[in-house]
Amino acid sequence: MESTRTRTRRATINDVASAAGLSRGTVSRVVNGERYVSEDAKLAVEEAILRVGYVRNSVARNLVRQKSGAIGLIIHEPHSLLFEDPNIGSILLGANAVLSAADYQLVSLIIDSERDSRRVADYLQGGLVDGAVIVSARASDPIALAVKNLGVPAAFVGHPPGIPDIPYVAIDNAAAAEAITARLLGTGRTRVGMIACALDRDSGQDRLAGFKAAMGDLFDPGLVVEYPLYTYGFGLEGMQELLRRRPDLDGVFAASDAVAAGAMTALQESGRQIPADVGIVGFDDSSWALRCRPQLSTVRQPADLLGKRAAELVLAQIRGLPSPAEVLETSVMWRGSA
Amino acid sequence: MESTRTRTRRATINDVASAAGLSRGTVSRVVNGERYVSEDAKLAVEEAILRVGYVRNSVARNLVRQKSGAIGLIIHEPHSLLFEDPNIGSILLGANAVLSAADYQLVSLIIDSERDSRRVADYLQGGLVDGAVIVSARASDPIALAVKNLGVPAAFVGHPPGIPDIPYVAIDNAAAAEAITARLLGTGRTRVGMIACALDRDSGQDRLAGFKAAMGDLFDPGLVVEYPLYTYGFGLEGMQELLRRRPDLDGVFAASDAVAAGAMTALQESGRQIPADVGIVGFDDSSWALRCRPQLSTVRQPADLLGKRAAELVLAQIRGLPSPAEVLETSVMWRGSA
DNA sequence: TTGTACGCGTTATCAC
DNA sequence: GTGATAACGCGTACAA
Repeated sequence: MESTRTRTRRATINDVASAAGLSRGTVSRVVNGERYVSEDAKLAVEEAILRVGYVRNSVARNLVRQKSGAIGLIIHEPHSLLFEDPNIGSILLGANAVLSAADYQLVSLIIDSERDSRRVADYLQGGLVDGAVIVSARASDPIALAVKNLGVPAAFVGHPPGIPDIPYVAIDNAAAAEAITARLLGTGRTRVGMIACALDRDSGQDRLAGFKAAMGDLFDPGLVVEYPLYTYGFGLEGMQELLRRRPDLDGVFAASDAVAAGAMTALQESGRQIPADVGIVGFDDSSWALRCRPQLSTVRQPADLLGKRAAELVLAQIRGLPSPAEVLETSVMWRGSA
Repeated sequence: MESTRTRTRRATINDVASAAGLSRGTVSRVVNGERYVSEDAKLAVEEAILRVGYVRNSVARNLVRQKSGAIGLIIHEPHSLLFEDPNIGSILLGANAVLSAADYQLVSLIIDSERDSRRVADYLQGGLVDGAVIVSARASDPIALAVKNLGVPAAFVGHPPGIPDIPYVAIDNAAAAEAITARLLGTGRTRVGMIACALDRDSGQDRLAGFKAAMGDLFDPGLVVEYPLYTYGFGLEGMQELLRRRPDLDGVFAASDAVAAGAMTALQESGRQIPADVGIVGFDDSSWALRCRPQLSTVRQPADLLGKRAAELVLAQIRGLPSPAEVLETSVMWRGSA
């Protein structure tokens, strides 16, 4: 019955050592693949490891090494990010790719409540990760401030307004919005509106600003409708509202592809032809763009690069290298919708 | 210059103790909110904590407590899961909600390469998590086996074929597919095909099986096209192929809503009316379903519940309770597409 | 090349 | 109520 008493205890290095008739030090060396171990010792240890079923305790290892080999990725506002943002998947995979290559483990943490927020902050502070990338922090995000005050190496995807001196990687939403609006105007439209979304985020603000800049004298505040989220539903609703205000509208800039898709549905249900009657452009070049009929003219943003560069920024800080903020290039994808 | 020498060292409990003129034990007690601490001591400790800037080292804490308070969620095949599966977001949030309520930290781990696979396995084995939920393991998944052999409390979302005695939570894909196909047949269709996908997964296999069962004598193997992924693109392609094979087709079961959306595009481009000429049904009741014109009749599956129950299954194991496999109910959402 | 001993920062169990 | 002290499992100088 004694054997059952110890059935749950995990084997430690000590167990391996005595099973192999060697010392802990030697076992540790072969486990970590270090030099200065005789072939005999190595074989004996490996055999003993198998025999006692040893697996390394990373917690103890991390404690003594004073590092975890993990990088946290914080998903804030998970509802809009997970359900409406077409980029999050690419960001995750991009970050994972560079971290994996550097032998770091990416761990994604969701903040979906105040409780989550505290727990995640503890997680980051507790030494469980060596750094963090924060996705989609909005203005004066409490987690953003926490991370900054804590001194954990971190980088933001997107530029959180109001938090100075924080490394980030972003695109120039304003410039991109201005570029595609200008292109739309270039097709001869004069009465163009915008379906603006997420004005509490830098992306939303900047896209609107870019639109204004491109419109110049043509800008009419009455032709801008505002919604909280980048969704298909708000695109549909926004377009209907715009048509109500200005039936002879001949162009529209939707703040995202999903929004544009909703707007196209509204346009088509109202009997209008795209792009003959009204031209429409979006933002993201997500999978929505190719599904529309006609296909959507939009702004392409390098989502996977956002993740990659953010991860690189964190690694740079860990290594004591400079980690300057970075603005990635976007490009206009011109297709049939305008 | 001495002050700069120590600038990076974190404050420990010892630092707090000496700053407060008390012992480590007392400091530990107030940090953990235990009883048997005098009001004076509590105040002194709290002041000292602020003064020296102490934050708890969770790694050391986890080592002595022999648990981490974290549950891993493994995202396998991240490309199809993050880009094509409408359910992953709900699963994540569902799992996070129940774990958060139980004061556990959900950490999501992506496996996107052989290297990732090994690193994640180490992560799970190393004591960094107390349990794991695995999403979308396919047949004889190496990670699935690893988890099982390792003895970490775990639960699967979806039923991995070929791995016995593993707790899982799933839906009955076959029964649901049979139900909605039967409903489609009930509208008087006789020449109905299927766009089947992901036959290397249990979901793909079972949906096809359910379709067959419902069709009975009407089943024609020539009216089933097969594709690797549940995507819009394959839906488009599959529908075109089906129409080529059988121009007078009057019904189709698409293996997912995204597939159905693609198929509807193909149908409409071919000049056919939905549902007059051909009726179509999908699977998932994802956001696709309401975006289609007409709206899609489909199978609703409780994605958030999948995440919740899986998390509960893991917690049950940690607490030594039974964790029986569970099959969740689905329902048919009947709308305008058939 | 191998073994020894100490330290990583906490918590838990004792006496006091 | 409080303060020593022994774990927790591992890495690593240092000695041998």
